[in-house]
Amino acid sequence: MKRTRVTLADVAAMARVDRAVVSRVVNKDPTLNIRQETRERVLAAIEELGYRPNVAARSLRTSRAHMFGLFIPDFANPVYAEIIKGAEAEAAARGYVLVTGSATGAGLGEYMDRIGQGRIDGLLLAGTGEDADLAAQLDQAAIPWLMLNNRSQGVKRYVILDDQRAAALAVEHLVGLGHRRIAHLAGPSRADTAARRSAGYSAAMRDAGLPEGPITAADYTPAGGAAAMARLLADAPEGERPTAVFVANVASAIGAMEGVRAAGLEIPRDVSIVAVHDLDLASYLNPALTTVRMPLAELGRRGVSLLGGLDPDATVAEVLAGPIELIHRRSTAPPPR
Amino acid sequence: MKRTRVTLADVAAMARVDRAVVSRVVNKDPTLNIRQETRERVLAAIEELGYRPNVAARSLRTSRAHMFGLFIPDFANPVYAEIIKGAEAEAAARGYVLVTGSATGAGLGEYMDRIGQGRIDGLLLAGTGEDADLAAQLDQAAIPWLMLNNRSQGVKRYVILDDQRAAALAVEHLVGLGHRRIAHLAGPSRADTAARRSAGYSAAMRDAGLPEGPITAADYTPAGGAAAMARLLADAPEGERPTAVFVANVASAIGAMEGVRAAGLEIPRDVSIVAVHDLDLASYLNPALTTVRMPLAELGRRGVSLLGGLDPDATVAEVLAGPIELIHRRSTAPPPR
DNA sequence: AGGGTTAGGTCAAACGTTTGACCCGGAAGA
DNA sequence: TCTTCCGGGTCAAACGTTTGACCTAACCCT
Repeated sequence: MKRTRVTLADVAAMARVDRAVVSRVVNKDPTLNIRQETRERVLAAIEELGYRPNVAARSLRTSRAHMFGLFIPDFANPVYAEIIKGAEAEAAARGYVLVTGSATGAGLGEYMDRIGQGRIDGLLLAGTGEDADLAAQLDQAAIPWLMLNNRSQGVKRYVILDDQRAAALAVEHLVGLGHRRIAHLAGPSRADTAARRSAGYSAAMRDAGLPEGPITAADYTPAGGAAAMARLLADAPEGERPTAVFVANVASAIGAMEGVRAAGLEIPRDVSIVAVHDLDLASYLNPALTTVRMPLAELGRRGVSLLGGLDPDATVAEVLAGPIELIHRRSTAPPPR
Repeated sequence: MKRTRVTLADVAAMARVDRAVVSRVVNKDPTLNIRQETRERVLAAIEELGYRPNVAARSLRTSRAHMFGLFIPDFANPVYAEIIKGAEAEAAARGYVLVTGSATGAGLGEYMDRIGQGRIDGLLLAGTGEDADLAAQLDQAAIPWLMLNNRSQGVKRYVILDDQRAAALAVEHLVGLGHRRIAHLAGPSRADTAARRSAGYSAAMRDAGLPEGPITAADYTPAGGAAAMARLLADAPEGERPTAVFVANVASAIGAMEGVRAAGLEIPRDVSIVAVHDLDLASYLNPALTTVRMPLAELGRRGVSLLGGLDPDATVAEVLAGPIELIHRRSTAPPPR
């Protein structure tokens, strides 16, 4: 029943070597010359005492915390769950711990205060960080950071997905089914993803030779989606109601589906719906939702991996290449005649 | 453009005092006697230099990391999102950082290795940790821990919700609507919550003078729920099909609803469904799902708060009192005649 | 005048690692 | 025989805070 922390010194004493040797053994220092027998004595002592390096001391000395931060707007949004998973896996593979914080209740500023100095080696900002002078603050603390799936004006340190192509894929799917009046339920106007998806929508409509249908914005929540869909349907002149809607985000889409039903219409008979981001959940909705799957986990992974070898001053502007795929389910069908 | 880290010594030099003074000012040491004017000089220097305490050095000295860990099975399960929110808020209020890790891809053991020693001051285990000797391992590292909504055999260090009452509430709701054949779609057999909810179901059925309907187990995922519901309906003899199902978890319930539809039945006309745990999402399902709301965020909050002042050897066995409430939506209705 | 108290600080030893510099004995090369 | 080199380690100075102990001048009390 050991209660007192075991330190390098304890291990060194037991193995009858210097602390330095133990340290180098633990860290697998390649410059270390050591007899096999000695190494085994050290390893045995470590095992016997149950030694684990003290992270604080190590960080203090090396000024690396072996920890990355990830800041997201809200844990309840399952889209971020995917990103977290990818980021966590990559961090683990590199021997790092990932600490995920959310904006719920406190801003990034307050969060950074709690994080303090020297606790994390890099910060990933997912879908958040409109704050422009935040960048300055992070730069001053000399901590590398990277925006995920989001760009701030003037800030060149991000990796994003090809939202335009995703939007195009969705629109082309609808066009292929025969739809001509395709509306767009966009994301919140400050969100960069919303802008990119809207741009993709516009381009695809133009390519198809179709006029842009009505466009409404909503935040990325079911409630927002429901309200926006209600507006969209109410505003459409009789006989010109869109036969399909491209929704910028799956969370909105869940609400949007309810909006359609509330208007007394049926999916996909009267209105087809397709949304960006695939979730497990999508196949269990009623009807199952057609989506565009984006490599979200890959985004998290790539973010961590870039952060790993990032110069605090480096510029990163990457569009992550990765499979973007339309998952056809029941919520899209040919338009009514 | 400062690049070099600002330390106590820099602040002390600028304010022309000893580092000790700065330290005590930063930490608001009440035993410190200091002239108002000096204090202001120190604060000004801190502000001017943008000083932030180095967490590693501080932890090393005080052996407190000001960080709590929370370990969950999976970020994708929105039930945990609620718990995380509560825990994070409480941690923030106490000036702590919360680091949340998931079991996806790596077990708790590997996670603890990455965490190392001295990085966290306490660990919350939510819905995970069947591992009995894990407790021993944590105890040896002298780090306080607590199970959330989960009990391991023989382990007396947990806070749980009143799942029995939640189950009873659900069953009573169904009975009140006139149902007599009420089935139970339980959780996975190793999960403690599953056992508690099943017990609640049994007790409530007994109290109502009803025979227990068929019972099937499923894990807490939509896919599992769908499969289990299919079994449940297929196994029921003609004419004795249950008219209502109490589902142990909302994630399973989402799949279960699909299972009902797949069998060619309609909710709630043919089968009523009620599940434990409320989510935003529930009101947007089709039909909207009747649920029992549990104080999940409160559970997270309470967990952190207990962890805060916990003796590593203390025993904790608490059933969190908090509002448990039936949210009646469209998925439950009187049985067919 | 001498002792005690207080306000307002200063001093320095930890905390547990890491890491460049150094050391020593023996073998090999000149 | 002398130098060099190498294997196999040892030494000790940081890293940035915290905190108990200590110091000094000024003031008060008797």
